[in-house]
Amino acid sequence: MRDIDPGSHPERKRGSGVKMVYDLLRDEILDLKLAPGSPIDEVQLAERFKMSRTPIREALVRLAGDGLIETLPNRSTMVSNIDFLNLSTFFDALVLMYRVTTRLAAQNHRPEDLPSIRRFHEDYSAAIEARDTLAMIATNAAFHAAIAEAGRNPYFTGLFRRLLDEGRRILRLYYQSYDELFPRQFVDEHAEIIAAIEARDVEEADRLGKVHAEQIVAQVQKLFSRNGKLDIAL
Amino acid sequence: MRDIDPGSHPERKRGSGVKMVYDLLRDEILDLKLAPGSPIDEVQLAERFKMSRTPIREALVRLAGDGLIETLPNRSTMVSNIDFLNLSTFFDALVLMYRVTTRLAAQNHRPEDLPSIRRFHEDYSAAIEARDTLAMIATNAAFHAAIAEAGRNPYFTGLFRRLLDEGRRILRLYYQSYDELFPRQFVDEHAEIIAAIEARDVEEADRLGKVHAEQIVAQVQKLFSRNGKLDIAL
DNA sequence: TGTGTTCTTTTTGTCGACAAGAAAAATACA
DNA sequence: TGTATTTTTCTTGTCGACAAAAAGAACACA
Repeated sequence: MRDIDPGSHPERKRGSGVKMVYDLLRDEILDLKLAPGSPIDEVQLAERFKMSRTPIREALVRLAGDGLIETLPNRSTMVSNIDFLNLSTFFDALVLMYRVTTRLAAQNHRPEDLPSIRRFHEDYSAAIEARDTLAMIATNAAFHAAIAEAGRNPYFTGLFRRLLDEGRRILRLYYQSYDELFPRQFVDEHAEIIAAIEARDVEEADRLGKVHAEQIVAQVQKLFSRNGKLDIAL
Repeated sequence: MRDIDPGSHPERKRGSGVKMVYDLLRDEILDLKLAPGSPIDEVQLAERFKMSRTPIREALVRLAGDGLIETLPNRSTMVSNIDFLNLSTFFDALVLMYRVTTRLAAQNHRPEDLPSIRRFHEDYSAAIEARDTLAMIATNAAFHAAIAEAGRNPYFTGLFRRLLDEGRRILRLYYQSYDELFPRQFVDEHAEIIAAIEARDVEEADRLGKVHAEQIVAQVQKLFSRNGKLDIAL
């Protein structure tokens, strides 16, 4: 026989709390719902999620490991700033990882990888139709992350995910002022990339990845030059 | 006026505990003093370091973020295994990062970067003279990490450090059975690399980085084929 | 008014204790 | 003896409370 205690309301499984807090804060940071530099209060989060500070703290430690928040010892913890001064290093890494992951996907993908890649491709297309900026950014990142997974090199995938994350924040920043920036052209390029991967045309995949990446970088840099004030704004 | 409580013995500054545990465990894992797959007990560590489980736990979360340990929910946590089946993905990433970081160092280094690079170069040379295996592995990694720093791309540096860490474990494994493996030749190659960086010869640095990396990979792979049993041994 | 010092407040870091889960041990039963 | 079930044990995940740092407020004094 088993006694049931109706008094206590855990309401959630033991260990799911950390992941929930981590995922939610992560999304809020990447969607700029939490502005770079804004403070993070443990007690406040504990109240919000109705749990003690311990699991909150663990989620924060993990976010710090991802570089999404920064902790000053004994003092406040805050959302990491976007480093506008070193954007070129970010672009360098991004372009290389676009190339490498697309190339490896053409080389190493398995048939079962393609459906999920295609699905994100369609999601991205739908987001553009719907003019849903946040969805566009997120599905674009998911599309390329799926390609990277098909490449089956966890080291590259790890770095690439991190770069795509940072890219989400940067793109979100510019989309606030400019609309219709991701042209439909990107949808076609995505289709070309899928075709090259499926055909296992490694060199073509590499080339397309490079072109695609450089086009995105050029877009963002163009916006940069249009209103150079932005790097001071945040 | 201030009362002094002679009873409590903190014996260490507030917040230094986590870093100490993290650094120590990290070194023990990378030097294979903690074997891959061996269990990690929080309570045991708490006793060993004379602190509560909370800071121990934080250090473990960070190590898990680095991929050095793995945690099964509600169950044990253990030192990450070395993935011998996917060594080729590791080598792919390692070679590319050797190339990229050396190339960027030739491009972006500042005069003040060279002294520390040279120092690690000498340390490495001294470690070979002294036949100190652990020191050879560690200083070699430090040498290339310093070059990567001079390249000034934190994204590449981050991935490269992770790869060099993993490399420390793999090399340590082979050095247990084979001596005099890192030939003196590597010292000369390091010197060539330094020269190319200092001359800002980007293409040459790239080429040397690639050759150097592929030589190391070939060495390890040769050992692999000699005694193919090792991948089952651990 | 300006400056240096002491108190107060706020937030983090650490602790000991307890409860939930899962494996291991013990037990019941055929 | 072999298998299913209960009990025990052991480890982790979570909690509430307290202590240490650092910032800010209040105060003294020139």
